[in-house]
Amino acid sequence: MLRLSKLTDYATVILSFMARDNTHVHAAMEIAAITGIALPTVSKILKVLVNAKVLISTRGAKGGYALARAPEKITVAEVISALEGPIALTECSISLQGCEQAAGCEIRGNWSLINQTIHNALESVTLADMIRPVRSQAPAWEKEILIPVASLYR
Amino acid sequence: MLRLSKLTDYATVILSFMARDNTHVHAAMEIAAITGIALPTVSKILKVLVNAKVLISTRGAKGGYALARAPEKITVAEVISALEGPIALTECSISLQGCEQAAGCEIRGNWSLINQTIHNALESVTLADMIRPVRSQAPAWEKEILIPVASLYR
DNA sequence: ATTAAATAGTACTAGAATAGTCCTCAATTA
DNA sequence: TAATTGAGGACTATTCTAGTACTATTTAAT
Ligand code: FES
Ligand code: FES
Repeated sequence: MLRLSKLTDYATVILSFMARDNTHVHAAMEIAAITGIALPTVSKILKVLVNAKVLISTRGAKGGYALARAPEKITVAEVISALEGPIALTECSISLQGCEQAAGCEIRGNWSLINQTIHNALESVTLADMIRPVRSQAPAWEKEILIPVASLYR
Repeated sequence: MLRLSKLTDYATVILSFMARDNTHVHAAMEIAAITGIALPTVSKILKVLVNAKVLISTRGAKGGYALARAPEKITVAEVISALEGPIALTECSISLQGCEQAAGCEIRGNWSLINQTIHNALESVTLADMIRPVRSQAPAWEKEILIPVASLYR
């Protein structure tokens, strides 16, 4: 299904809330209450995001979490790879170990191109974009999207 | 990790072999032998691909599998969704059931844009592209990729 | 100093999804 | 009719994910 994990989905919900109210730190409990996600789960996600340098934490009473950078500087790609590891469609994109085909595999390079493309797409969207309301009926949507990988071949 | 399942990876390996030798039908056993994937697994994948109308099968002695269309007409997106179901990063892209946030969720629409972008990327690559050798040092690669989603906002 | 509030880190459990195998039935060819 | 090959489904084992719990550490307020 090529899907993100639930935790990643939660993370974007949490982060967009934080991006909207970026004036003070938020305690894990507060975030849990507002988003409706269970506290231990919220807590887990926040810790991961701190490690990934997406958030900054302050310990102790009155402590909490805040965005490490402006929402414009935090990309969706970062968030995803924080929670799920590197963005790599196939095993071989990460390491060639474990791929029996590796030796004579012609298609590996092509996967990595596709991978790049998706990565670029995800990197071009920031938290600031995510909290913006979607334009209804994006005009000429179909035409705005350049067919990306194929152009390298044709 | 935003990764494809192993079975999908196998499927592309199998299909690219079949695309390279598209002159006659291939029995499951033959494919297993050549690709090195275990027969029952190959068999399972082939059946799924037949159901998805990517392959056509012939039963009986001298039977086997063949591409349903020319390699140029089979997209990577098709193959992926055959094996993993619809391409949808988040649950909400498929059904809104099961998403607690649905009511006041601002970010849903944005995910679906991102999703579209990825889908388009995958649809633009065909089997024929996959079996072509990668151009070494794709020229001006960085510039060829249009920043896709963000352009809708900015 | 003491206490309370908050995160850090890690370990664990239960459940779900994936990968892989096997068996029986149907169709085609020789 | 016998041999070959796919169709379809059931089943198992393993891995991954989601969620929870517990202890230690840090800071602020009293
Ligand atoms: S290198 Fe892994 S499938 Fe080709
Ligand atoms: S609708 Fe599901 S996260 Fe917004």
